Amino acid sequence: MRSLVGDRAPGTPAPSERELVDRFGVARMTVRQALDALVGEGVLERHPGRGTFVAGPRRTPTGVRGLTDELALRGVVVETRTLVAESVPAGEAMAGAFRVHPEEPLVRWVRLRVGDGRPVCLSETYLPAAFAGDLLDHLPASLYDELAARGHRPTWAEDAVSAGLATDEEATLLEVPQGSPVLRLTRRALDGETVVEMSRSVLRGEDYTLHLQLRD
Amino acid sequence: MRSLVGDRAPGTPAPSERELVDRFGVARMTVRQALDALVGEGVLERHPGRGTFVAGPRRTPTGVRGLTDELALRGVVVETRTLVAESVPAGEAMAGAFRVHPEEPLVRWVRLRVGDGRPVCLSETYLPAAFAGDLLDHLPASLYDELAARGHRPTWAEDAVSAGLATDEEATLLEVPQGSPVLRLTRRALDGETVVEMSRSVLRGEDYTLHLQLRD
DNA sequence: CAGTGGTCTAGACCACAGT
DNA sequence: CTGTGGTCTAGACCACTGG
Repeated sequence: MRSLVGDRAPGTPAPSERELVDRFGVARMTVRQALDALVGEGVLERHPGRGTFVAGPRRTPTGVRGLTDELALRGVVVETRTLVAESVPAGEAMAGAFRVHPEEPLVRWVRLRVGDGRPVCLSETYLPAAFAGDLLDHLPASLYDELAARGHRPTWAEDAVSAGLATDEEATLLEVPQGSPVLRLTRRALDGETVVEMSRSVLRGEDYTLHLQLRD
Repeated sequence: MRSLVGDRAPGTPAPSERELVDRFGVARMTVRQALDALVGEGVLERHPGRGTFVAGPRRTPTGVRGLTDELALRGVVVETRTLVAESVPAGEAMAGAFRVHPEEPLVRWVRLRVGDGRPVCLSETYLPAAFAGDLLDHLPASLYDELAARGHRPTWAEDAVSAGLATDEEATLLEVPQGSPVLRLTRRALDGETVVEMSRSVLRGEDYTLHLQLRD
């Protein structure tokens, strides 16, 4: 069915509902349901009294992506330097966030992301050992891809963004002068009701820009 | 129809489809379409083989809101001090953004937002004079409410966020020490295909946190 | 005007939950 | 097993669009 609109130019009319009824020998309600799905996906647009047409490219709001994917989208090749990768007890704060016991182990992963040869982001990520324990054995290039592969792709994230000044350590790692402005980003990422990631990131403030698309 | 689920607790079962058929004397397809709409709105959840239930509160991604609304959501009372409100020629850059002639007039509105008595944000907003020209006569408390009232509620926005250091002028207006970290936010807001707002904002970086909810 | 999508009827069979 | 939602048929009338 999807083949009927495969890569056609936006505005191209789709076959009418009654024509599809004849062509496939099904009821019109069935055709409508199939078309409804495509309309829901933004593939088609209905125009009452005129017809159904191939929709233009849809604007999609910023989704839940890791920095690696985010930068890759902009054509930046990202290299990751792992500074720390260990298993640590959750502790009070993280235990609350992950809703586990404070003694429960978490994976802690401190990374420096380098884009096009320059340090861009310093991040500290916590993951539940329950499904990320063996991550320490072979660290993935993209955390979000790896989570997805394990059936825990984050579908929801809450970010808090503020500006600050680089500490001495941050300045050294990010290779910026002390006191340079940085973006501080803390994230809580969920898959359904389970928290799959908590992270704190520090980004070069003047060079890196966070791009957001918002709908409605 | 919506009355059937009016403010019931999440998890409460809705009447079965066949029961609604009897009660309203309509076909089941009709009932399903009505229920489909409510499911689409996130009011109901279907559970095949079990029934249809009142859905829990839905997580909604960050939408297109002005700073006034944004802060109001967090209980901060915002006062706006207008520094400049004038009509100016678009100029090259803005003409491109708004897709108008460089000589076309735009409304330029420079505001200082004060939340709970402290300056929070300095913003420079450009609007098409076509539907915002008379805005200069009586400036609204909430720009987005006013745009909505004029049938130009922004449904799409693209933000770029970065960190920087306050210039002398910014520091003075925001009442922070010179060289303080600030969040710089530039926004392009659209209603459909028409650009309704371009703005540049500077926010106190250490005190103000941008909160984002991302889906999928 | 003829053709379109929007909506509706009154049935039907299926896969799946819970008992 | 019964009841649920998921899907389907083969018609029907409406409001709207374009020529």
